[in-house]
Amino acid sequence: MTFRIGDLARCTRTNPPTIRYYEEIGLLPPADRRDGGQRCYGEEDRRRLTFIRQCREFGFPIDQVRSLVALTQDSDRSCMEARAIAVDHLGAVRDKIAELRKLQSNLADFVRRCDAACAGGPGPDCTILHDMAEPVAGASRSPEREQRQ
Amino acid sequence: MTFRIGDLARCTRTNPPTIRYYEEIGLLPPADRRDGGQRCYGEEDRRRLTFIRQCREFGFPIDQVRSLVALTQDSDRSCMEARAIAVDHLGAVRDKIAELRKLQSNLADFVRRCDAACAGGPGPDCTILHDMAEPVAGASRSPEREQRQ
DNA sequence: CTAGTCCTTCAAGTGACTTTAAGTTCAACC
DNA sequence: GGTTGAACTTAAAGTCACTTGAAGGACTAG
Repeated sequence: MTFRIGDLARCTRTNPPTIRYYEEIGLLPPADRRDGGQRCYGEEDRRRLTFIRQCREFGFPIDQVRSLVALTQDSDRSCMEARAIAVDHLGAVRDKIAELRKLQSNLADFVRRCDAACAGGPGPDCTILHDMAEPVAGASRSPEREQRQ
Repeated sequence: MTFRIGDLARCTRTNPPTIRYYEEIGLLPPADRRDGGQRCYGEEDRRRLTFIRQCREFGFPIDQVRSLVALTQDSDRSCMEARAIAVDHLGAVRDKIAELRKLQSNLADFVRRCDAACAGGPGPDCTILHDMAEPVAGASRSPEREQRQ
């Protein structure tokens, strides 16, 4: 009928401390307690936490999850507002992917240059790490002045 | 000749507190001080911090940056070991990209379903948020415990 | 000398939890 | 009834890589 925090954790793929944390920050309502003081949960709690975990797997930050949870309480307004939050987040995800792709190619380039410089064995001629200590264009310490040692 | 923390911050695109933080955790050596106690830096510091920032922009965590900085001190071993660290990190970046792509398509799907359900205006029939509170396959609360990551 | 900017240290805050410590409750077995 | 041992309780601290804030000292231009 009702179940304990460990059961709820298992069926929502959460950990008990996370559930207590969600309660602490008000993402979950204060749980009912048994005689001994242990938390007990029901179907409604399971549904709510499942929803929250889905949102988190979507990468929504806690504050946006809070908004989304609030929207589930108000079915008239929910769909379009949830859509807006999702579209917003989708943009952020796309940006992050673009950023990581650039990073990926920079790293691959680094590895290629290592291969070219050292050709399969350690070589004291490798200057790649050295190059990385050179200043990047656009950073200077006094306005309109650029100096190189 | 020598410059102050704000100058160093500008020419490495860092903030002064970040530089002090790096010093505190030992990523930068203790800075020289002027008579009044203010930190002052030279070319070697600029080079080292530039290198560190490049590593950070590559997404290396501080601990790996520490290793990479150490490698720059030992040019015989540096290239292949740095390569190994980079290859390792490259794998992590690729994994992250794959994960985000899946997320992207899930979010796009959510938005599409919103559009299909509500057709341009708010509708009380929207059940998408509701669906997200349904349990996912593979999660149960009974003692059929399975491997957790 | 004064105003304003930069610097100093130390402490706390951020996000989203995880980990640890020390103690309590529960369910099962004998 | 007694004894395990797992699961629970709270509170506090740790994680990562910084950022922000408070309170005060140093430096520079006019």
